[in-house]
Amino acid sequence: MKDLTAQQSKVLNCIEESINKTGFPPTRAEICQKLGFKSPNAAESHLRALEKKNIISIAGGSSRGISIKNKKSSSGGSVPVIGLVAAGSATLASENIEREINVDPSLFSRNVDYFLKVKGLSMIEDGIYEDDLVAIHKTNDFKNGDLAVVRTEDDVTLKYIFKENHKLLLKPANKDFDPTHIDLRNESAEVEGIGVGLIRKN
Amino acid sequence: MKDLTAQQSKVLNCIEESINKTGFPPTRAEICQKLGFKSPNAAESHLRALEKKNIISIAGGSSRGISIKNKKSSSGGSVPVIGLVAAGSATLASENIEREINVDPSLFSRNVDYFLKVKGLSMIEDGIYEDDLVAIHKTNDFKNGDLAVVRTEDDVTLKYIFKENHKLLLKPANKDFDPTHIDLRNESAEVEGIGVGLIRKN
DNA sequence: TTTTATACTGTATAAATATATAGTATTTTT
DNA sequence: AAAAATACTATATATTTATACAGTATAAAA
Repeated sequence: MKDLTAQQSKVLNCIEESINKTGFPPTRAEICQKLGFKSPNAAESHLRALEKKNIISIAGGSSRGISIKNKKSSSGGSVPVIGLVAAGSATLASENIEREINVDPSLFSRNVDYFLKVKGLSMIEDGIYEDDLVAIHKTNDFKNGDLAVVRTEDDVTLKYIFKENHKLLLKPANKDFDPTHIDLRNESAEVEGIGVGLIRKN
Repeated sequence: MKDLTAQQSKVLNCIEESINKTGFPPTRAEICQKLGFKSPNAAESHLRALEKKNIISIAGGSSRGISIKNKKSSSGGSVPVIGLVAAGSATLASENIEREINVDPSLFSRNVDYFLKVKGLSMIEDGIYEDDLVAIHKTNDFKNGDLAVVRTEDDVTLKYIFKENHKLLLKPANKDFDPTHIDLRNESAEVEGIGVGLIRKN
């Protein structure tokens, strides 16, 4: 994220203050008044700059249409949400982070390092649906039957994992999907973490 | 606090939804559009009624100047977990509170007033399992098909709700369970809130 | 029974507001 | 050295929006 200039920070603060104090965002004129500008365009251009830097979004054609993006509200640990996009990706690299959410650490049995946004229906029979956020505890240690985030040579998936000698079985919870068999002598596979919980938004 | 009428609840929900979704309150026209009113004064008078009941405050002379009062705002809201024990119980009465957990208010689309710990398997086909925590937004307003917490004369249940005239249908998501039909002319039933999300611990 | 509250439609308008355009000047980046 | 971003003033205006006024109708409270 690019840095904000001193003036842009002031404008952002002004927006936050307005929302906290009144419950709704300020108008251009109100920003000008608070910061001592004499032209509405002073506020306007700062807002556009903040929008360009992806700090706020501006709803066109509506009054007070300012909203602050990815506003994280203190307290509990902030945990990133990672979208399981397509093959080859999905790490904590910042470009994969969709947002950050605050969770009570005591919510889940183990420490949650990130949330994985589920794509596809491979786990649907066990109540894990598309767009659910699965809480992942980063570890390469697992027990047979654990729900695991596994990185193979060409993919990253969320499946039940079973290991026997040099054979790895990745089992979905959907009879329309076939299990994946991996022979560790020929192919590489790495457990990135195990699922310790789930959050769903309706 | 005085009770809200059905329409007033709808308007209040509409405001909450707008703030959660867009980041700012709705205009009169937007309320009308969402609730199907044809006159801006329909929204206006409901807003004035809500203001009179001290639920919201309206900033005179400013657009979108609606704010919801007593909102336990921002920072890690502590939300109680309620066990759906047996018949007749389940309210926010302290003896029912199992624990409190901190949740990011932005996590769910609507404000979460409490979590309901699920007992039984009646919603299992839609991925709601025993001991899951269903995030409940307190309201008596609902749409057909919403997941609702319904208090009947002798029970409190979590089911899909459908209303047609004086008939209420409470539909589970498990073919081993029968839907409940309630004739509101003979029996009483009250919607306590609707499910807006879910948390599961493995 | 009269008043008050609820629940709207319909019309109108002053005021609030976003937003474009035209400038000027400084700083930063390329 | 040129271009782009920053940081404004100043003016104008179409559109958004709150809000008042005039009705109709029903249900609840005094």
